[in-house]
Amino acid sequence: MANSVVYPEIIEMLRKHYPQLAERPLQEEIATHGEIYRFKAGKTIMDVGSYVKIMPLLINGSIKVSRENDDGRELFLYYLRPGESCTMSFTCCLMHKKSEIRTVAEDDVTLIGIPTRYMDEWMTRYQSWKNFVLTSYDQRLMELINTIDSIAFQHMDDRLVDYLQKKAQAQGTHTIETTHQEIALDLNASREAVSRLLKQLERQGRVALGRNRIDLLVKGK
DNA sequence: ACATTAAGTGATT
DNA sequence: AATCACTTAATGT
Repeated sequence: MANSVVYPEIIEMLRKHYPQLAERPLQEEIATHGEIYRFKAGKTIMDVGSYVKIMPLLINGSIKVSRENDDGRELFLYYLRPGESCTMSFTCCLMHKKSEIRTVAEDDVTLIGIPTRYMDEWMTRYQSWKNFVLTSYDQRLMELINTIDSIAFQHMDDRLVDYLQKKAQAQGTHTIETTHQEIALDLNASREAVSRLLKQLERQGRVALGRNRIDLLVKGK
């Protein structure tokens, strides 16, 4: 690789988005072994069943993480934002397991890919790396627990609002461009249910609806 | 103008 | 809340 060229660029990215990885030698290792990847919006980064060979450090854009079960039904899990990494990849590559999840670029994405063989080596060598891995592991676990009980205990309308807010946040906008059908797929619900709930939200003045677009109007938590 | 795709609605289970 | 069977509305060709 033309690593001499991207080296300073990677160091700069790390400083900006991963200040907690402050150890200089670690930064240098990431810069020498890591590679910059770019994905266009909508591109599938990792699909179910594929082997994970790099661990991503997200720099720009957001990544949608979802789970797909055996009959091909999909369920949205969470968004990954810059400064975050995919926890599933830790375990997946450490254990050489196939990916259980699918990740898709929500918008244009830039990330640093780290070959998996360095991951556990760095765990013992660099304190800040270990912290980073454990911290993001913990964060993701919490996130998952939230998702689980939102499915178990929340009603569809709350899940919908939640979903819309996360999606808007992930894209840094109040206008979401998507169809009711896609939302339904993500939430594992029927299209009609989504349409009806959205209508309700519109009547409550919380969203404005258009073809292929939903505007979020309020924020109050 | 016509076909296609997204969204809205009521009835049924 | 899912599914069906339409209807209505927006968009593309």
